[in-house]
Amino acid sequence: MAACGGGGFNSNLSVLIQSQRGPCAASQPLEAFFLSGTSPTFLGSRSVMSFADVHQANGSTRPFLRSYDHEDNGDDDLDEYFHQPEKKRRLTVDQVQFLEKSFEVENKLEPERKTQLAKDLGLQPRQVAIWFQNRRARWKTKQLEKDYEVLESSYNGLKADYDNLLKEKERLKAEVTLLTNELLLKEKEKEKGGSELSDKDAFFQEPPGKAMADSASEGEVSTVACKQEDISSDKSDMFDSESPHYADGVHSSLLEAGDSSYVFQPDQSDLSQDEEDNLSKSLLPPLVFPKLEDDDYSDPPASFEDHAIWCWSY
DNA sequence: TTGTGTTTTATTGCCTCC
DNA sequence: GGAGGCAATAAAACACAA
Repeated sequence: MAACGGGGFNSNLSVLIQSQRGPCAASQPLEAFFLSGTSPTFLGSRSVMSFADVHQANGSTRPFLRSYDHEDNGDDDLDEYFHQPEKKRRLTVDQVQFLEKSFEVENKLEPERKTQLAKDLGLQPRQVAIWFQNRRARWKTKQLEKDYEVLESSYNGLKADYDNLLKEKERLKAEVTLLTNELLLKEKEKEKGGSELSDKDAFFQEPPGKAMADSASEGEVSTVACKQEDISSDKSDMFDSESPHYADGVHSSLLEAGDSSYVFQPDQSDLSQDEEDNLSKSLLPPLVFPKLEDDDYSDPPASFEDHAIWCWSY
């Protein structure tokens, strides 16, 4: 098909022939030139020919005459219009509007509709088909841009959520460290104090397993919970329903989903083995922390898709 | 006016479907 | 195998700043 393609004047002449005799009907510019003298419709592109058709069909009304001022102001310009060398011409505003409306109805073109549109607009059916083809391509590009924007904003939202969770994690880590230190301090005081034990300290004096067993057997889990609250209430707002953390949809949804333990999971990688033992004996059993590895807090993936999957894995 | 970027029209080659 | 669709591309037409 290279013979009927290519650029420049010859190519346009070939197009001219094609419009009358089908694809690649003429390979010689001379033939086109010869044919151009046989019919007024060969003066100019297919659009020009169409304009001529419309002009003939509609008399002086010329509904689809292109609206450019310099082409619409007298016989001289009209003469020039018909006698200018072969050029690619744009469809008129009216023609484009008509095609746009048709495209809105259905962006695919059945043969009958193509023929009818071509007839209505005074264009070649092939021109109508090409216009729809190009229009579909433009629509697809626009659609891709829209899809990209939607995905981008969605990703940005998720990224913001992730950043908030990361901050929350750091805050909670610091809190756990603080509480652990407090606990160790009390243990040391208790060792020093010996017999001078307060009731509260007595709780920590007992073997953790026994304290828990006693509490559980007497239905006093709330005691443990209270202890936990005593410790945390003055240092943390993690159970405060009016806390800004709960205003965040992500946090509240996590808790509502019964996944609150995730939020309170201490990062045990920062603790010594002794500290871990202390925590597991005295605090962890009543709170039933799930065992999560530190790798569970790995950095988010770079791409939006991986990021979404990464978030869901929690 | 001119250079340059964008849009529109049209071609080409490949692919799929019937 | 022919028709039609699509992606890539060419080239004319157009818009616009300098």
